[in-house]
This record gives sequence, C-alpha cells and structure tokens, in this order.
Amino acid sequence: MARPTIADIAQRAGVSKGAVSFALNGRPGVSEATRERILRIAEQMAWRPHSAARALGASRVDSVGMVIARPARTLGVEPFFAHLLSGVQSGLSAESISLQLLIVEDTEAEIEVYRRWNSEHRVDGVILVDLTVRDPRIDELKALEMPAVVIGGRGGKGQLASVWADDRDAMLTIVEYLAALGHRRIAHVAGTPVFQHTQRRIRAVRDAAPRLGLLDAPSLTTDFSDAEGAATTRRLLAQADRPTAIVYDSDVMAVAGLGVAMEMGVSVPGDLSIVAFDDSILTQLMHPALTAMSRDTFDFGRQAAEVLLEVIADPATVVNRRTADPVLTVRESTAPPS
Amino acid sequence: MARPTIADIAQRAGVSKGAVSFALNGRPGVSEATRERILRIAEQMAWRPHSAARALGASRVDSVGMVIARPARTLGVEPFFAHLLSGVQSGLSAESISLQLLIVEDTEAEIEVYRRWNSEHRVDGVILVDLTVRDPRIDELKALEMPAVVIGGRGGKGQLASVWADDRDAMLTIVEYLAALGHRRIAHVAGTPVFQHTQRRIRAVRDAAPRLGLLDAPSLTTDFSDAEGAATTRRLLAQADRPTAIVYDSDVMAVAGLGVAMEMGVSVPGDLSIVAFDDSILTQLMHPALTAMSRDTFDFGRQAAEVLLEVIADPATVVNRRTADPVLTVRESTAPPS
DNA sequence: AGGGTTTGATAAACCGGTATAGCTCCCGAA
DNA sequence: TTCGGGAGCTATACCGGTTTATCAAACCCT
Repeated sequence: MARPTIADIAQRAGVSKGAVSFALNGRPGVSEATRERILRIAEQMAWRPHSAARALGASRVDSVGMVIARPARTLGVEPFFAHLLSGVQSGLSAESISLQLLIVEDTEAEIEVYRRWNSEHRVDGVILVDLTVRDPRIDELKALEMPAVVIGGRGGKGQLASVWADDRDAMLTIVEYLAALGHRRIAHVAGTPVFQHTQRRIRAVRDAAPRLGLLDAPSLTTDFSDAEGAATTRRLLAQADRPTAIVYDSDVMAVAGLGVAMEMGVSVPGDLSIVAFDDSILTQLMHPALTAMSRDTFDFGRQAAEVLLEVIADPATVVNRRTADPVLTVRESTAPPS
Repeated sequence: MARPTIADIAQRAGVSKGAVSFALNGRPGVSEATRERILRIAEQMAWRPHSAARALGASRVDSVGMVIARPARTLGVEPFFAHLLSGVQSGLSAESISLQLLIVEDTEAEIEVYRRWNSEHRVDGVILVDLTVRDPRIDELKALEMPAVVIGGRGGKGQLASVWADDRDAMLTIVEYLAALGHRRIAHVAGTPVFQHTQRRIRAVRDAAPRLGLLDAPSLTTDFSDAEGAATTRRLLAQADRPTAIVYDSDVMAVAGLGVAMEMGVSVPGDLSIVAFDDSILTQLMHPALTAMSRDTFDFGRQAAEVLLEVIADPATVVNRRTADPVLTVRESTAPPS
C-alpha cells in the first residue's frame, strides 16, 4: 500500500474514520485503549496526514510565509537573512509548520503576493521585515485579516504583533562608547530613511549629541550599498575637520568605508575609529577587525515565529515582544582619537 | 462574499460546478460562449483556486521544496544561496508555483524532511544542492519516487536530472591564466572533499600541473570556513619555497587568505597572486579587489527550476543541462610573480 | 428516416481529512 | 424502576476543487 489513509487505519483497527481522527488528534471521543491501539497501527503503517486534505477541512494550512522585497542584487551579502530564516524555522519546526519564502523586487509585488496567498489559502500567516515609515503592507494585511508579525519595528499603532530590538538604545550605546573614548566628531553613515530603524538610529544620534558634548554628529543617508557607503566615507574624510569616528548602519558599508580609509591613507583605528551596526563574518575577516553591534538574529527569528503562531491561534492577540538588547563587540577598529 | 468558490460561480452563471471547472482549466466540455461567460464572471468575482482543494483532487501541490543542509553559522555569507533562490523563484513564478525552503543541520535531517514532505504531499519535487560523492540523498529520492533535480553535479549514474556548470573547465582556466602570467608554484586551498565539485576542482589542478610545467600544485582541503582558509594560507606562506599564487575554492576563504598575507607582510599581488573561485561583493570590497571566477548563479537557479518542472510533468525525463561557463573576472589581486 | 457519433452539459463520486449529529450502552441518582 | 446523562463510537455531511459516467440534443451519413 502506497500511502495509508485514515480509512485504511480505520479498517485495520475495525473502527470508523471518525474514531481514528479523534485518536490521532488527541481529542476526546475514544477510550484510552482504543486510542493506543489506533496509534500503534498508524505508527506501524507509517501514516502521515495529507497536508492538503487537512487544510481543506480545517482552515489551517500549517504553513507561513515570508516575503523579502529587495532587488536580488543587494541580497545575500549580509548573513542577516540567512540567520533570521534559520531562527524562524527553528521556531516553526516544533509544530512542524513549513515556511514559504519569496524574494520579490519591490513592496508592490510583495503586497500582490499577500493577496494571492490569502485567496489561495496558501499560508496561515506572514512575517514582515524591513518595516518602513507608514508601511502600506500593514493596512493591506489588516484588510486581508491575515495574521502577521512585524520584525524590527512596532506594527503601526499597535495594529500588528511585532518583535523588535531597541535600535535607539543600541545606537546610544555606540555613541556613548565613542564619546567615552574621547571622540567629539562622530559621523553616522545611515541607511535608507524610509526604513523605521534607520529613522530611529538617526534620531538617537541627534538626541545624544548635545548631551555628550559632540561637536558634530551628522547622519548621512545612503541606499545601504557598498558603493554609497564608500562614496559617503570619501566625502567625510575629505573634509577639513573630518570626523575621528564613523558609525555605519551595516557591516557591508563599514567594510567599504574601511577600504576607502586605507586607500586615503587614513589609519584605522589611529586616525579613524569605525563601528558597524551589524555584526557578521565580514567584520571579523577585516584587518583590523571591526568593532560591531551584535544582535542575536537567530533568536530574533525564533521569537518572531513563536509570536506568529500565537497570533494565528488567536488573531485578537497583539504582542509587542522586545528581544534581547544588542551588545557591542569591541574589536580592533576603535581607539581613542590621536 | 468572502472568497468565492466555483459553486458560487456556477450558480451565478447558471451552470454546474463541472462546467465551471472545465472552463477555468481550458479543457473541452463547454462551448466557447459559455467558457467566456464563466471566465468573465470568475474574473469579476475575483475567484482564485483554493490550493488545498486543488491539491486534494489532483495530486499536484504546485509547490516545490529546497533543503539546505548547513549549520546556520556558516550560512549566508556567500551571496550564492540568495542568488540561487531568486533564480529558482523566477523560474517557478511563471507557473505560480511556490517554494518551500528549509535549512537543516545535516544530511540526515535533510533526508528526514524529504520523507515527511513526500508522505504529507507537501511538494511536487525538490531541488538538491551541495552534491557529495556517493550522495545518499539520490538513492532516497529515487526510492521515494520524488521528482528532483540536482544542482552542480551529475545526478548519480544519470538517475536524477541535473543542472551543472563545468567546474573542471573553470579551474583549468584559472590555472592556465596563472601559468600564463608566469607562475610555477600554485597552491589550491580547496573545500571539503566530500563535495563532488571539490573533487572535480582538485583533479583539474592535478591534471593540468604537468602540462603547464608547474613545479608544485598542492590542493589542500578545508571545511570552507574562514578560519581554516586562514590557517592553511599561513602554513603555505611559511614554507621555504612558498607558492607565488593561491587559488581559493570560495570567496570567504580568499578574503581570509588575503588578510593572512597582509598580516605576514606578503604583498598582494606583488609577492602573491590570489584568485577566488566564487565571486561576490566580498571580493570586490577588498583592497586589492580579488580576481575571481564569476558564475551566473541566478540563471543557474532559474534553469534548475525549469528542469524540475519538466521532470514533474514527466517523471521519466532525465535532463542533464549544462549551464553557461563561468568566466574569470580579473581584478587587482593577480600579477606576474616578482 | 433511422441509427450512430459528436457536442455541451449535468449529476455524482472522489480526494483525505475534520466536525457534528445521533445512537447505544452503562452507571448513578431519584 | 426509571430516567438523565455521559462515555464511546458510528454515520454522514462537508471543505472546494477535479473527474467520470451519463444523458439529451444536435448533427451526419447513407
């Protein structure tokens, strides 16, 4: 027999399909003795539920989705997504729920995917990343009544559940660390201002500057690419009163910045301290190795999965879970200014 | 009405469910006039097939799977997977087939996933990566009769369909290029010998050495990690008659090797030429930028998806598609030996 | 004109589960 | 002694599609 169905089990156990269903799902309706007998037979026949059949009757699909809207070109350099994915899956695997991953070009395409997933019943819920200010996805998902959890930002007026780390605090930690070393000219090479986390980091720098007595603390926005990271660094270092420390919003930009500094004969950390907001193998491979803000991305993903499952179980829930704070890993790229 | 079903459409069109099904799937059984009317109504009601219902009746799920068996830690540095994924999806999206992605720790877990997917009917087929010598997955998938396509290697005695690039030729190109520059001591920092592509590259170096008059051409295996890449480089450069050129099997190891060279005061490309087998942003970010073998990974994935769909349509097909040859991108890390 | 084939459609079975109404015992309380 | 009620199980409807058997009407040929 190719793939046994519950009807096969029922026949073999001499009971009805319903009884088998009860037994296999641990719900009342059969005696302990019968349940055990059925479970033994199911085990022995290597029965597995047919996911489609289950999805049709009940309305859960045991599958959640995640769409990443980034041009393929800029994707994959940061280990961020890979770790996040692993984490999400470890959070899902406990309930043996599968993950659909989709990479699309832009937010419009992403929303289209949500619509399709919704009408085709392909997923029970979704995980959102790269939250922007006034993110159109939030309203859309609300309208579709699709369970969702936002990673890395509040879910818009508390509408959606979210899992987030305290970017503001992390950025303050970095700036305070640099100020404590004696730096007074600190520059911030930020990401794209449409992202909420970029905004929060920029605000954190701006707010901390006067308190720490910084002479100058500009935040310069980029598109997160190595090219713009390098160009911005070049502009900064060409200034008469150039910064003695630069904070980069991503590890890729920090590495690009380090390259520019070396090329311009600016020694790191002698003449310039460099801090990367995100940590990865990249920062560790450099010479000097870069001081970086490390987040437990894996755990981030795991928690997002957990929260999503809660929301799916009870769509009324709105959790706003704050994850462990990022910690600053000091390496060789930071020192007191000369 | 929340989500219209074909019954709703049938009622509105004044026909039976069956007629609607025929019309929507473009099969004979309804007149052109009726078909058009039904299609218009379906369009107007924004009908979408319920994926589970369709999967239950027919036996296709319109979903394919891909399992990556690597410890999360080593994952995600190389843009390889991200690009591959994008490519696979672009190949699948035409037929609006979705992709299930799973990251697991080892091959054993991977096989377990295939078994589960098979018995739960979760996917119509799978894509295999990181083919090893005598890969146990091939026999398993054959036994499960699950459509599959292998990326980056032949599918074991022509059993499974595959999509591959010519590693051997690519490696020969690199070695010939270095020999033409005048190098006679070339070392090869390889990956894990369990992988077929590693074996092929090692053999290519060994075979080419005498023909090109190389004095020495050792292939040293590693676990692909930056740590072992660095350690191996250190050993090589400490030798009395150290190599004048090193070929690395991955971009990460090449970068680590470059770091070691700089640290030991070996100038690149003055005293040592470096070539990375895989290209990525990493190699471009370095100073000097690394000469590297570039593959069109996106296209690789796209083709794998296409072949898989062919195999799913007709399980008897065994395609062995060879993709475009990788090309050597010469940058600043290679020069004639001093 | 009559018998056979084609066309266009329908009703019902089916896929493999889940949910529910209902039936039969059996036990305890009134 | 009877009745209520819960435990244990069966039968059946149902989820939303696909597929098949069936059938009436039209069409075709000699």
